[in-house]
Amino acid sequence: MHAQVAHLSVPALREACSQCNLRELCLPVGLSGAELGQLDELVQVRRRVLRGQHLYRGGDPFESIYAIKTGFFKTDVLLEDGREQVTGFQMAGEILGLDGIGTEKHTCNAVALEDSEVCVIPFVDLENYSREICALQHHFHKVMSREIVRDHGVMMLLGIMRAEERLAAFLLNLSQRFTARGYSPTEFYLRMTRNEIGSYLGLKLETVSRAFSRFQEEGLITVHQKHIQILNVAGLKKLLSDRRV
Amino acid sequence: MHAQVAHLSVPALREACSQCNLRELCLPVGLSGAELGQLDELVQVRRRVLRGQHLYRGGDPFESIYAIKTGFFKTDVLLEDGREQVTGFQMAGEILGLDGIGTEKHTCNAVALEDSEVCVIPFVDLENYSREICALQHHFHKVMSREIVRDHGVMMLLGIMRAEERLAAFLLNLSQRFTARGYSPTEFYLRMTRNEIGSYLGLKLETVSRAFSRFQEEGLITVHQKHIQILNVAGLKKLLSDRRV
DNA sequence: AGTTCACGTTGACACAGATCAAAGCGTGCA
DNA sequence: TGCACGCTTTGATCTGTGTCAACGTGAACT
Repeated sequence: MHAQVAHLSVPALREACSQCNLRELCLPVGLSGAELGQLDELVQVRRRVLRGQHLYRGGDPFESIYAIKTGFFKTDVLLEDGREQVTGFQMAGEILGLDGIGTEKHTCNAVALEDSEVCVIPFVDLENYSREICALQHHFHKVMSREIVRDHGVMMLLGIMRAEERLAAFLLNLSQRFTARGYSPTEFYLRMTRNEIGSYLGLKLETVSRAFSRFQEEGLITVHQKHIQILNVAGLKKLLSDRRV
Repeated sequence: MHAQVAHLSVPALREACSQCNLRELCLPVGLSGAELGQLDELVQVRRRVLRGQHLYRGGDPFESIYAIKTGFFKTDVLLEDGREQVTGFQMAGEILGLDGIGTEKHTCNAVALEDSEVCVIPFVDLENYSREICALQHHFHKVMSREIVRDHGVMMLLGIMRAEERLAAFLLNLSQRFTARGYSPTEFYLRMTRNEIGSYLGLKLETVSRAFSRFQEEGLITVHQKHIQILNVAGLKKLLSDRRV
C-alpha cells in the first residue's frame, strides 16, 4: 500500500512524512511504518511562506490544514476598529487551520513571522485517510483536543493572571516547546515583537517591555532585543505559583 | 442496520437521537435517516446530573464525551490558590468533554448549574462509528473546530474588550443560543451567579453587577435577580462596534 | 558613514476595574 | 414566623495597567 511513495519526486520523497524529523511531534505520531507510507501520499504539496506573508486570511475558503515544516507563525483576529488579538504562536510540527473546519471558511489570519515552509494537507483527503487509518484518526482528534486545552490555558492567562505572571507563563511555554524540538530550553530568539506578545497576553507593549526589564533586574532572565536567556527557571515558575489572593 | 433500535428500552427509545428534538443542534446534524438509526445505537446511556454536581472533574480518566439533553453546565479550571477560570457555559445540544481526548484525562471540571441530563457517548464507539458514517465524522470535526473558534472569541473578550463590552457580548451570545433552541431572544433566566459570569469574563462580581445596573439605567435591559429582559438589542450591539481606540 | 525607520525602553500621569466595606434581598429551613 | 445564609447591589478608595510622550537602539539602505 505504500509502494506509491516511489512516484513522488526525489525532493518530495526526501521530505516525506516518513522521513521527516518532526514526525514525533506532528500528525504522524503513533503511526506504524506502513501507515506512515500512506501519509506520504496525503501530503503532496508544500508551500513556502515568506516572513510577513499570510498563509491564509479570515474569510478565505477552507480546504486544507497545514503542518509547519520550518518557521514560525502567528494567528490573529482583527476587529473592525483595527485592534488585533493574537490567538497563538505556532512553530515547527504544529498544525494550522483547524479553525476553518466548522464554517468552511478560515476565521483568523495566519502570518509567517519568519520565512517558513508548510505541508499542505487537503482536509477531505485527511478525512478519507483517517477513516482507514485508525491511529491517524485518533491522533488528529488528539491534536484538535489539545488545541482546545491550549486555548483554555490562554483564557486563564487572560482571565486571572497579572502582567508578570502572564509573561512568565509565556516564556516558560516557549521554553518547553523549543526543548521538545531539540533547542535550548534557556536561550532563544523571539520571533515576535513586543506588540505581538502584548496582543497575545492582553497587555500593551509598554507593559510587556516593563515586565521584561523587571525580570532582568531581578536576575531571572537577560534580554537583548529579541534574544532571551532564562537564568532562573525556578524563579519564573515561582512567579506563577506565588499568586497572592 | 437500525433494527437494533428495537432492543432499546421504551423510555430510551422515546429519547433516542432519531427522535430527539435537539438533533438539528447536536451531533446528528446532517445524518440521513438510516445513519440516525445507527447513532441511536451509539448512545445507550443517559446520565442525570443534579444542580451543583460534577459531570466530571479535571484529572478524571477520559472515556466519553457528553451531549447535553436538558439542563445547563459550566466548565472551569481551578488554580492551586483557589482561583477559578470559567471556560464556558453549555446548554442543551452542546457537547462536553472534548478537552479530555488529547491527554486521556479531563482537563477541566464540568458542573451542572441546574438539574440536567446528558447522553453519554463512549469515545471509542464514536471513533468507530465515524469511520463508517462519513457525515458523523465530518460533523464531529466541525463541532471540535467550532469549539476552537468559540475559544478564540473568548480570548478576544478577555484580551481586548472592556467590561461593558464583555457583558454585552455575553448577553447577546446567550440570547442567540436561546433563540436557536426556540426560546425568547429577549427574555431569559441566567443560570449562573454574578461571580461565575465574572470569572468567565475576567471581571470581579462587583464589576459585573455595576455593568448590569448601568445597562438598566440606560434602558438597554431590565434585571431582576437572574431574570434578564433585553429591551434594546441594537443598543447592546452598538456597545460592541462603538469601540474607541 | 549617515539617514531612516521600525521597534523598544522609560517616565509621568490617568483611569478602569479591583478591593474593601456595608447593607439589601430572597429563599429555604427550623 | 423568623432566622440564616448565599447572592447581589452600591459606595469609597486603591492600584495595576493603559496612555501619552520622549528618547534610545539597531538594521537596512543610500
